[in-house]
Amino acid sequence: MRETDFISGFAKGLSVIEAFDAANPRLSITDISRITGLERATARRCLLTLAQLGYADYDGKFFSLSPRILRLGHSYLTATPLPRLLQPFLDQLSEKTGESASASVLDGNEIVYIARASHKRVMSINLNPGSRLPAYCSSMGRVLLAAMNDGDAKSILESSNRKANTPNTKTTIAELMAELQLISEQGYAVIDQELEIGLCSIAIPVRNMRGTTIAALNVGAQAPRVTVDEMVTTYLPVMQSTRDTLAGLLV
Amino acid sequence: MRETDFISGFAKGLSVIEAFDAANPRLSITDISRITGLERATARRCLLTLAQLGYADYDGKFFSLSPRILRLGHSYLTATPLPRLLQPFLDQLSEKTGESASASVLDGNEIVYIARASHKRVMSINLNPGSRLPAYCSSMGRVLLAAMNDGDAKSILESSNRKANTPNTKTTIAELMAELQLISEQGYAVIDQELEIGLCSIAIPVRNMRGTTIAALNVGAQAPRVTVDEMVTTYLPVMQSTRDTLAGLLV
DNA sequence: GATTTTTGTTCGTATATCGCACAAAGCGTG
DNA sequence: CACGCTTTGTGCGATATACGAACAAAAATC
Repeated sequence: MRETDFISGFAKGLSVIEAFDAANPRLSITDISRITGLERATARRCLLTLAQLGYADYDGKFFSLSPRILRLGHSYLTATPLPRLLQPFLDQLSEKTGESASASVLDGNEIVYIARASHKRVMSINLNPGSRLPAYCSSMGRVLLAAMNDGDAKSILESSNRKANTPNTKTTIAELMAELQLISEQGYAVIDQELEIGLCSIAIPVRNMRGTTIAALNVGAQAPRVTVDEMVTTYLPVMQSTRDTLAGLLV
Repeated sequence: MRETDFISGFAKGLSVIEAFDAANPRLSITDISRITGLERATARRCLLTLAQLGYADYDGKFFSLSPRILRLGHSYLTATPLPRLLQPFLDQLSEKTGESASASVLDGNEIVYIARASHKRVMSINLNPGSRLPAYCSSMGRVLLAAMNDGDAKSILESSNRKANTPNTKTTIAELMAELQLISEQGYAVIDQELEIGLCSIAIPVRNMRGTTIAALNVGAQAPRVTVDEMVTTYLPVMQSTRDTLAGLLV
């Protein structure tokens, strides 16, 4: 690819969109400039462009994203066959287990939820397609990492901010690599309150016909109500049968 | 705003992202050029930029969006206080009514779901934050249109592709404007299988402290199981009480 | 209320992007 | 395998954009 095949104005604009988050819902031109590292003049031009296109609102002082931004993410969810294919299976799975069922893929060192059937809220945070969690401490993240070669998995773990969310959280590379090895052998991952106290989950890989892992699916449950052993004995078989039904549909 | 305050490269890039949808999950350079109306060379540069940034995958022939795209839409959901504020109330509402509860805002002639507590699937399509429905034939859309002045509402209706999804669907401007008037007077909107056979829903406006309607919230139910009258007598009071609890939290 | 600091806007210029035209590479078809 | 036909890649002049600094306008501080 040549130098001129990259539109830096586009890249800068995208970084401006990503500058908005929970901590910074309303941003001034200077704020954006600080966060993105763009010149104030450039940041302003990006923001005015977003506002003009209806992707952002501007009250003369602060910019905020408008719901039209959701079109962009939604393009992915509707354009990608996998989320739409998985959804009905997750609905079934959630029904059979009485718990929330989700599917996700990897993006960098995070997992991204691409489909979900939520049964009842068990987590403090609300999860939706598009939501992200660190891969190192989530059941689906571990399944997806375990499917990679050791070198790649290790470098993702190293690039992660491996903080101990709970006393249970595994944080060292050694612990995590051993865990990935185990997951790879047994074919599933179990998280026992490593992300949040009270939250357990179990995940398995979803493979296409060539055997490549293309996603993970999981079931989450409340810790005091369900033990890790119960998850393996009761949920795992249902999940595996769901996956087997799926398997034929995947390219 | 001056001419030079608009970055056309950015705008073009965004239109490229939106070119992907369910019918076109994988697109070549020429496809994109056709859909967006951009020059092939420009379309190519946009796509290569997306690929280079990790927002798209490229197999040498076709481009497809990558899950990283979801970051963009998610920026809105996490950065905007309203969705996060509404979510727990929708959870409660869904629990109390035993049905799915949602909140949405208007974007052009569509409503955009910004939060949702789904109970069990009643619709053929799966709804999530970011999902869109035409405003003219959805309960929340009608509530949001009824909150606008007549001229604006009318022009949105006129710009809509008002197709009859079912025999019940109101499609003429006259019918719809009369319906908006009624909704405005009674303070709620009821849809009886106008979007999909078997689907009923009821919606009310959510207003901020200045009295401006900033969103709509609704409860959906299955038609044979629940009648329109039952929705008004049983769900409406619960919804109104949810909204009243909310009201104090809205700026 | 003056001064300092911060923020927003404008402007000329260096530079990167655009769109066109052309070249190259696939892709079926006969 | 040569032939159109379609799609993709590239070079170049014209044009639009980004940069940095300077200027203007608010806030903030004293």
